[in-house]
Amino acid sequence: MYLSDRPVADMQPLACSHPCAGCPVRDLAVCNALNPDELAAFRRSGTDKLLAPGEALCWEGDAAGHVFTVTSGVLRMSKLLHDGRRQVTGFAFPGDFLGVTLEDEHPFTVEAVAESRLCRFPRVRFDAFVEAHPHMERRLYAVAATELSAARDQLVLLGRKTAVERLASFILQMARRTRQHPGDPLRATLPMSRMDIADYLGLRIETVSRELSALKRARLVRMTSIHDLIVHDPAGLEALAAVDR
Amino acid sequence: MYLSDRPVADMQPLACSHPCAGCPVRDLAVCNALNPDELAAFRRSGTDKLLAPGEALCWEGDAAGHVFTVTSGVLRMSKLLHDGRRQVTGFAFPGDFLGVTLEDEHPFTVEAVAESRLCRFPRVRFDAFVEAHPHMERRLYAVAATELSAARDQLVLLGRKTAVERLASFILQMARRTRQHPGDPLRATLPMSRMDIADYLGLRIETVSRELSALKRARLVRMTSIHDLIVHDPAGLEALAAVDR
DNA sequence: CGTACCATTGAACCGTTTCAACCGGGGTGG
DNA sequence: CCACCCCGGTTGAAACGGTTCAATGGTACG
Repeated sequence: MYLSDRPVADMQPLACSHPCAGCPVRDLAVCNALNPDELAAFRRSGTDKLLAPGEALCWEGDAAGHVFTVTSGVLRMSKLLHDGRRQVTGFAFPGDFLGVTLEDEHPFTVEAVAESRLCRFPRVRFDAFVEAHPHMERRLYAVAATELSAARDQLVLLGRKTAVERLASFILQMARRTRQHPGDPLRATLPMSRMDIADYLGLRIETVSRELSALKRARLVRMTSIHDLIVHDPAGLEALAAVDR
Repeated sequence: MYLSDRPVADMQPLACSHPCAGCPVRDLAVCNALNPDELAAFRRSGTDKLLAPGEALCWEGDAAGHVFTVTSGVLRMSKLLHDGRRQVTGFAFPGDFLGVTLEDEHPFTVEAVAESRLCRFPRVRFDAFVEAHPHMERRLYAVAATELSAARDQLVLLGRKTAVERLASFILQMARRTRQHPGDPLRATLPMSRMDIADYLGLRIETVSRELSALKRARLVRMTSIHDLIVHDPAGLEALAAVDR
């Protein structure tokens, strides 16, 4: 689910006193399906939630009493096998919605990668709200369909791509979510640890490190810091990423 | 998406002349969100589609002009990498809906594993119908959420499970979709080829064959034919499948 | 300035793949 | 009618990509 994939918002101006007036992701979030009055009513049922780095929002299997909208930061979603093997199923960025499930349990653990802020809604209130606003339902379906498409791409990555291909794909994916400055070379921010990347790509941390070094050695990318890099050769990286068809 | 996971239908009796009266999957399909009159109106916009084994319904990247409901048979969904590596993203069984996407291109190739029958609807008619029937929208969301949950389980399988674990998980998954006879031992039908299984599990055909032989040798399963097996030790297989948490 | 933690690098190992041979059932044609 | 072939599946042996184990490096923080 990339920023560029999201439908452009049909935003209407909000009065300054409106509780969502200052929301940094108002034009991205599920909420943008609502008009100002609906939004105000909805917002009243939500509360702010701040998470420190590493802090958990919820655990896989917990009662899913709330849904969330990310307003700032980065989070990771993950599932565990009984013996501790972990699969990171995705990362959530500002504007992303957490709560697409029919189950009454959280389908995965959600933890903050960096300090994060969320808008939290009781699920019962949220469901009632969706019930009352059909265009909200449509928006929710759109979120689910977009996530599904991303999940299927990840299936191809995990099932059929080699280590370099996985890493190249990941860097390009992160670049798409990183704010670019016109005229500047392509940049990617990887706010998560190597461990998180490894568990997302179905690799070990050592392999991520090694293949990243290989990309550096091949002058395809250059690290500017541990969490930031420049893509010197986007076309070359794209070729390595082994995109489909 | 398992049979047992699907919400139980709120079925209303249909007149014998109703076009959906004989539909074998009426209680499973997205259509079950509709009342008889709505259903009749909807059905009029759909046509039957019969596929021979191996025949393609659509190709990844094709214009997505239609949506489908499977009424009989089995199909496989798959995505290709440029060099021919294939990932099977799922199998579709009677009652399953094909068409959860926002893109105007088919997100994957769909081919018949065995002779299959589908109910085919022009996407524009379908969308208009959904627009006019909010409970249909909800049903569609439910389908997407269920598929998403299955896809995330498959991410764990592909990212973190070993070959035996993948095969054990797959057999149990197929057993859940196979009609069981009370009192009889657990059975699983694998209607697809070893190649399809391999491409679904992110393995090679030889590995599938070898690990299946290992399960036979360990007396966990017994093949009754190339496409059918008995699970002698469901608990043992479950343990091998390395389910989460 | 020391320590702790994450990341990187190196070397040996191992699970899955690759390559190759073989098996067996179903269909075809001599 | 049966020999042959074709094709999907199985089995074996060697190769390889990624993991595992171990040591080193680097940086943030007390």
